[in-house]
Amino acid sequence: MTPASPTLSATARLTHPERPLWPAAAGLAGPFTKRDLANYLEVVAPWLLLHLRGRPLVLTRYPRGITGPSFYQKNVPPGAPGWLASFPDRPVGGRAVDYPIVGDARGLAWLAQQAAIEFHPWSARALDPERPDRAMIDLDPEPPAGFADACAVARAARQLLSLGGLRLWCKTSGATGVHLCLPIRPAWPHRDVVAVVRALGLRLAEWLPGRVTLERAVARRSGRVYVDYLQNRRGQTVCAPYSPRALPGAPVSMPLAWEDLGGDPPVRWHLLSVPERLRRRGDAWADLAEGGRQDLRQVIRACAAPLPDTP
DNA sequence: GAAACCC
DNA sequence: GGGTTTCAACGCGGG
DNA sequence: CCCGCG
Ligand SMILES: [Mn+2]
Ligand SMILES: [Mn+2]
Repeated sequence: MTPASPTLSATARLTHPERPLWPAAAGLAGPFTKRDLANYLEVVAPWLLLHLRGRPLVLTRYPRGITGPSFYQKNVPPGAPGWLASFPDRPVGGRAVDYPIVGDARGLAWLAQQAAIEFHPWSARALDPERPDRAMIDLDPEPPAGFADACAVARAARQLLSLGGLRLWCKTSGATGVHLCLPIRPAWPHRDVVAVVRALGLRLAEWLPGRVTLERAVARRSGRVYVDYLQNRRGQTVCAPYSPRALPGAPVSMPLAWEDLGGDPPVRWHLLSVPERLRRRGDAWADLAEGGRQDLRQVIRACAAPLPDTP
């Protein structure tokens, strides 16, 4: 047998392409196979890679599909291709980790082969790892609060931050929550971002009494929307824009224009529908880079401003 | 999914 | 050779 | 101090 052609990069091979990663689920899109995942990643690559490139990456992998065993992966696994970039992190007093960094379509193909389903990039770049260039505001509704409540809190956050002249971008988490992105000048350490997002959460709780909580303990959240400000700590992450989720129906964390947030349930955005939407309407976060590099301190100003009428 | 580990 | 294990883990809020 | 949490 002749050896594989070196022009067909061995790393692009996809084994078990028909393996169902998302089994059929009643009333939802799918089933979706490993090949579906690879195809999806190939199509959304130009937009997804914008948020992976240069950032340490944490993966969640499901080699036998979302109903099978799973694991997080921080380190570049042994046997990974030599061209894969990485970020060696040796935090003082912590265990050393060598995070993968995916920056091109060939990296995405490798992720599909690895059955890596969820992509969790750092909010800081590897070249400036101590200073995040975005604050992520993770809104987790605690039942009976749901997606609509998270959207309402998201819009309130947008209005509040506008008092400081700040622009905010939104996406579905893919589950029932919402993720907000505040691009900032990378000038403050992670702990400052935590403190500022906490202050924002406290102000939201003031503005929307009984609808917002900062309580860590689930039992004490009592049907409110949890502002998970601690997700901004060093090494903590939320899933990337356009990352698939390991949930029935293969939902995707979907960036949306503010006018569209809440117009559809989160499962509306999945492995098949997102590429079509991107082709027709483009990327709702296309202007994030140009609106970026905002001043984190303006959040404090916004929170000190008089509260508008309750939205 | 793939390697390291163990008998 | 083949079955099994590993693949993150800590800082912190709050009682 | 211990537990829960992500
Ligand atoms: Mn969330
Ligand atoms: Mn969360």
